[in-house]
Amino acid sequence: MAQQVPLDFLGDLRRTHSCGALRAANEGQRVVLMGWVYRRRDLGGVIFIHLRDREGVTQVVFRAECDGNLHGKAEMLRSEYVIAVEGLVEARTAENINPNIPTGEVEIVAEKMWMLNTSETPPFPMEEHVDVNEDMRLKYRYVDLRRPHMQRNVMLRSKISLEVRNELSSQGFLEIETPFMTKSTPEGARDFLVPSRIQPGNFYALPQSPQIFKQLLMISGYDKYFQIVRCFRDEDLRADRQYEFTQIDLEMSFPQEEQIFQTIEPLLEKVCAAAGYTVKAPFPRMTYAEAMQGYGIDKPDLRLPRFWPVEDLFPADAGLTREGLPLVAIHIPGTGVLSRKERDELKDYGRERGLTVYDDPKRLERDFPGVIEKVRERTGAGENDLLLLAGWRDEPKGQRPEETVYQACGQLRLFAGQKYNDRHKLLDPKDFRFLWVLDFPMFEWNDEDERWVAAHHPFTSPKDEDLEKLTTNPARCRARSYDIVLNGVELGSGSIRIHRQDIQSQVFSAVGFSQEEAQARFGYLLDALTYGAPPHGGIALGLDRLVMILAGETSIREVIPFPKTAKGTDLMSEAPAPANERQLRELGIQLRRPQG
RNA sequence: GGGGACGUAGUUCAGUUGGUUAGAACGCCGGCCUGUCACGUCGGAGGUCGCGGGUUCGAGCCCCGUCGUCCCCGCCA
Repeated sequence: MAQQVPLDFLGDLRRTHSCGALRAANEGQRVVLMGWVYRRRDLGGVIFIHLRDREGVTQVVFRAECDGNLHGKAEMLRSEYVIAVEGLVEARTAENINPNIPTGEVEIVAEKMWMLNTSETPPFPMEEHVDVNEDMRLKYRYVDLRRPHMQRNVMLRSKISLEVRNELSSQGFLEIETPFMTKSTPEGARDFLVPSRIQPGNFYALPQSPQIFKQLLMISGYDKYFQIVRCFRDEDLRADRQYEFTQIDLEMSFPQEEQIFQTIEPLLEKVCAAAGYTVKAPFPRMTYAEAMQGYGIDKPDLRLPRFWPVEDLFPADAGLTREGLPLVAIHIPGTGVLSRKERDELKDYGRERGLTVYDDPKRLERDFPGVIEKVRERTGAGENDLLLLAGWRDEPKGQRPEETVYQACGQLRLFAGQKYNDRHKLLDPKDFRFLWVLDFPMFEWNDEDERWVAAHHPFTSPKDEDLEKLTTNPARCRARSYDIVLNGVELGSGSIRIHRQDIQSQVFSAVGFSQEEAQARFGYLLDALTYGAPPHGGIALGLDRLVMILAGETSIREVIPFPKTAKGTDLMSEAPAPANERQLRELGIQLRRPQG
């Protein structure tokens, strides 16, 4: 228990400044500060405390010689006590200036102090330099959020949201809300369901995104909509995935892709500027096919160089890869000479993914004289760089077999890049490399269900010239979709939508919905498309991921005030929790007991 | 659903081949200290070694199970 300390009332006392505001220019002013006791240094006759609020830290000094009663009261102060202090701003002498804090030129000589509240000893240190296990931080999140590190992240998030609203509003976008209690959509992620009390047995679903509603808003004539909106997906959690996450969602009428890019690029310029970084539009662009052929992934990290197909440089019968499949040269700069063990690790990693990895260019040079020189020329790999060749070992796999090879090579490239990042600083987190990826395929093959599923979502328009491939060759049908990628992270995803009912029906049927099914699931959208739906399209950016990267974090939990654990638990409130019998009865729900 | 890492004082960690009374730092409590700013100094308290079972003369350490946190795969239209 905290010691018994007589508390004071706040009354009509007001702050004059924040704890981060005072400078030498304020010398001599009478001020009132309020905040938390960050650190206390009791030197006997004089007590220093650092008083903290979200704006910063200011030193307050209590001198016994000036006021014995006040000094005695200050002796009771402990970490995280909440106090108000009135006193005079005094300039510190040159040797006493603290260069580590912005208010370090001054201190407050306390004349009055109000003890507003005590605090238990915090469950973990408030200091920034101390790492604490995440479960402790989440259990006492209200304390963790008080630490300067989290306060910076939360404030940065607010700043970025404000910047988004300002920029989009100034571009003529309207902020419009859409419902959270809506209808379950098939495909996509698992929905969170909300039972209806008035209609037992019926359920609302929380939106995985406001997709259909924003399309309906376009049909309703609200050109240029945006929303900073919570989305819900019941899938397993990760460092960059939570059940609830926030999208910067927008949609416009009559756009070409170009207009979406021209909306987002200045937005991201402004957002980065708000975080203190300069990025320059236009961002580079590449097609999905180029991304796969150069990086083996649809979200290339441009901080590492691309890989290159090089099978054409070798004799046709070289046998380094399966016939008809690519041989890939992977180049990681500046790694220097790797040990036997390190190279074996790379080979093993590739082998587990179906690749045969050739890690020794000299040996290949012996078997195929002159070829490595050409490979180095194509890749730009120097003598001090890592150069790996990778071919496919097994039977060709998948509907787009060359893609399977590129994907494995892409994983190997990232594995190697990240592995040597620490040593060689290949991946600077403050080197922001935005990228547009265009022309995704319309469909991906789902092995489990043995059918095509929409790669983006089933409202994405096929490219005009690929329209007939919807039925004839779905594997090669391209979509008018685009992703914005930042340093290997998918930041956002969008598309030009289908605005014609006939095409929408074709797409539903391509992903295996019967007419009746499509009507039951999306009848209202199909109907709406018949009432004058304009061409429209948009995009949604993951706000959590954006803030995460700009804050230099590697988990979105660091930029979400109250996140859940990997098992979906809130360690503070202990949600989820059982519903009581009365709640269940009202909802008409009977629990199915686990077997046994 | 699968793989991996971790769990010891309030916190962060160490703990040898299985062997005496489980340690350190920070924090906390008390004393001293009038210029500190991660104050200093002297002293003190603080442990269900996540939980349950097993092996053993003996378990923080070995085995089985279980719970929790983190990372990855699957999953994420």
